[in-house]
Amino acid sequence: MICPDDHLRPLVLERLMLYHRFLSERGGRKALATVTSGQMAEALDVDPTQVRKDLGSIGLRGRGRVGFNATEVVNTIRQVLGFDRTHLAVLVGVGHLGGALIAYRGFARYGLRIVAAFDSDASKTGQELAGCPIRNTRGMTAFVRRHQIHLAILSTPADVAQRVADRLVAAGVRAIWNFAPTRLAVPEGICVRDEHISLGLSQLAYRLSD
Amino acid sequence: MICPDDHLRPLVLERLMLYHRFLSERGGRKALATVTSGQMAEALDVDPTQVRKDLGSIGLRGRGRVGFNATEVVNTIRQVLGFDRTHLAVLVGVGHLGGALIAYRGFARYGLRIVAAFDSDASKTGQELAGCPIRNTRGMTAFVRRHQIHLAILSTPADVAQRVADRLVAAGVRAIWNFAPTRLAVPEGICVRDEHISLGLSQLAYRLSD
DNA sequence: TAGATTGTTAATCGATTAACAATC
DNA sequence: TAGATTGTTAATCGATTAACAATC
Repeated sequence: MICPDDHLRPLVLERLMLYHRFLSERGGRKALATVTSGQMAEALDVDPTQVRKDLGSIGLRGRGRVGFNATEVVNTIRQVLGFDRTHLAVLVGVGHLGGALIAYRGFARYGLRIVAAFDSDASKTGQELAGCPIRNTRGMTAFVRRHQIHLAILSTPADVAQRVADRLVAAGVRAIWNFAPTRLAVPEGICVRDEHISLGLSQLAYRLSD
Repeated sequence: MICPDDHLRPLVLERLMLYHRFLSERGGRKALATVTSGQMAEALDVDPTQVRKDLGSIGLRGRGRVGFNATEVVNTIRQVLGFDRTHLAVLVGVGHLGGALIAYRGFARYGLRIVAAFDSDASKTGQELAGCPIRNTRGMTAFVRRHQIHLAILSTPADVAQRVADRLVAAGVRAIWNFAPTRLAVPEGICVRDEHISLGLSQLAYRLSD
């Protein structure tokens, strides 16, 4: 068993992802065999103690005066976060943002595979986008059930997001990646991650208005 | 002067934005003249005390047994966050995501106006996207300087993001909305907001892998 | 008035950082 | 060995929540 702790906190998970990215995508730099918490900390603007704690929480041990085995760190994080598995997903709402998410090739390395997209606009359905078929929303529930999809990406307008989420959950979806600018009410046990892009503007506009 | 506190923390700013959205976009619901901290708290899954503290921190006072004046709350948040001003911005990197950001009409209500987009791909430059001209990156620095642009949206590939950011800062940009999956090094005083969409996957994949 | 709601102070909780002996 | 780096415990910091008198 890889994961000694029962439950890793969201902030820890995000930092693990940053460590993973830093170690696996070191463009230009030499791919070193070992890496110290200090090196990771400086590159990612995190406290070195934090790095050691995070790695320790998933069972990784470093060596004094040497540091951590870089490939071991990458592989363990991959396993703990579940990137070594394939996560089948559907996407609902093929607007500009939905299309961008479908076309983005970077998700594949995390095991995410969008197998179908759904939209209520008949002029879009029947086509393909980056190899992903766009279907009519009518068939969504049946598709999700038949293929046992557990993850849905929601990029619909805000006013229909809740209704779509309800149908997805009823069809067996257990996690929703929500790009619609609204809060979703879901049953206990369903995982929702909000990606409310506009929130970023609060900081930027505030800082620019000084 | 509207803002009594010198400095509002990022988490407070995000919640203020949620309150603002809730009160200004209440689709279906009656637009009530007053709203209580309890109503906002329940709708947004925040503690009622938190709501009162946040509103109090920007000078808003409620009335016992009544609550807060809804339009006063909306207007004050708009002013404090700077949504009543126009923020001119450039966008760099017109890929799928960049295009989606240009086309998204929801930013206008926060005062954001993308006046030009830049890309190094000659097949894209010269065109328009949703009324926004796409120009060659060569002219970026001059454009930013000439129009005194203070905000830049970065949606380039990760490997060129730092170079682009350096040029933008040199040209006078003071805030960067970074959608490139990489950390940017910027001088003191420059505000960077990272919108690393992939980070959301850490939570979703982890939860699906139980 | 009675009682729902506020504003504020105190307590709790969790996350971050500092200190330092143990390790290689 | 000497000293850089680790793992862990303690201290600090900030954010959230609870308690409650004041208000309308």
